[in-house]
Amino acid sequence: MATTTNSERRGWTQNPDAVKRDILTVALSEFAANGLSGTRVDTIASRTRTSKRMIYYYFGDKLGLYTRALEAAYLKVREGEASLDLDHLQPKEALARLVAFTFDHHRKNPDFIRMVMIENIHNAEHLAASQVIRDLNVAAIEKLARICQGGQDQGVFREGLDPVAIHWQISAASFFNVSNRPTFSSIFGNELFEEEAQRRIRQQTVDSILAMVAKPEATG
Amino acid sequence: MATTTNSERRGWTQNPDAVKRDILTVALSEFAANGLSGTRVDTIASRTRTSKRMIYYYFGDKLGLYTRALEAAYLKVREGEASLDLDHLQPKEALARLVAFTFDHHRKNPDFIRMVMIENIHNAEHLAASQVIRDLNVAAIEKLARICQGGQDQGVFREGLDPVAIHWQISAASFFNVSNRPTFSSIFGNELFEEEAQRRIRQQTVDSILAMVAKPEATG
DNA sequence: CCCAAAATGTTCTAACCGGTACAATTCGTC
DNA sequence: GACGAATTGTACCGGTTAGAACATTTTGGG
Repeated sequence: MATTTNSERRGWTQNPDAVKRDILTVALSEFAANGLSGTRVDTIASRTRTSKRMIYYYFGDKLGLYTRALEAAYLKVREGEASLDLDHLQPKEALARLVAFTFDHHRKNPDFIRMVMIENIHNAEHLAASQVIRDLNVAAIEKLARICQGGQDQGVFREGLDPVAIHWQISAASFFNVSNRPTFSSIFGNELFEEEAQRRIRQQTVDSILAMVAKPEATG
Repeated sequence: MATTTNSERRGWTQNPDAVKRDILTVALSEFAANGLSGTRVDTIASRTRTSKRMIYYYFGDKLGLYTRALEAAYLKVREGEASLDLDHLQPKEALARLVAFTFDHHRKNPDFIRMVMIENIHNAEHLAASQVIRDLNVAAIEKLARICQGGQDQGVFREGLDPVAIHWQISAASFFNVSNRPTFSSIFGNELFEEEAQRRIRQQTVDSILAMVAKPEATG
């Protein structure tokens, strides 16, 4: 071994944050792809610039890493949602935009969808432990609640709307569209998931939600 | 039960069909509960009246058993659907019944839902291999297609309806309602999943579908 | 009654996999 | 520049798990 100047060293460079981020990124992708029990810690480690040792050093155990990856998925997706500003729009337009955005956003974040699917398989027991995630989702509902309130104040939405129920409807369509694509297209073909059909479905979803919140007598 | 002449025997009674059924029932419940990689063959065996040996004897390997369990889940659920007779009803009433039935039926078959979720996590690669399942689902669509055709013939449904797209809408609501209950209720509470709220959601789903297929000008 | 094939019991194993022990290096700080 | 704490490298282990080997019993047919 030659005398080391700079580039060739016997040691290494410490960089805790980068290491954590590296691990978390790989972990998210692996867990999303293979599920909790389907994922191998060794596989995560090998895709990392660091080693298995560091996974256990920073995240304790496999479950700890999974939980943090789940949080990371939520954080990333909610971050994207924050970019949507609806406050200057009229209620109907705001709601339409929100629905269309959610539909598209879910499509663009399949890893997030898969993590939620996996959590549901596990009865949401790890999500339940995360206060971070609860806060993020409550924030999402508040945006919807403001729109509903605005629409009711202006008399264009019917009374007694339940923001959570509306969120349920929006999520059902947007989520299912991504989560069940494999089985659905395997059985019925891929047509429904090509661009034009997806636009139609999205529009249909928007229309359904708008019809749901509209005042019974007001058609316009 | 087979006739047992002697209760104390050195040997045993052969019963291939019962053994297969026993294994398959337990396997379905285990796979639905724990996923493909989360399920232990030994656990299945222990819940069975037979042994691990027989699992491999009849089903080859873990994947073979899983695939058969998946088929069994589809068969069971489609069997339940067959009990629904809509041919004597008017199109709108028939469609309303079909939607409400699907909604309830999914709720009553969480194991089936979970198997489909698991399949989707695995990108439907095992389902793709099963011709049985494809046939079953195509049959389900035909029922819906008949209703659509009837409604169009009578002029109460609009033209150009796509039965697969309608099936998508029905499934999205009915499926999501079961599949995402854990995460959803963990975040927003359990209210939406109590009986009365569920009735409301079901009605809302029925109404949405009916509105979707209705002729634009015809309100009645 | 006998025999081959089907069905079942019992025992074992090789690979895998989450996690750890132990050692070495780096870094902040005094 | 030394020292303790934080970080990283390397090698290993013990339990688990899918599956196989080998032995035995049952069953149906001639």
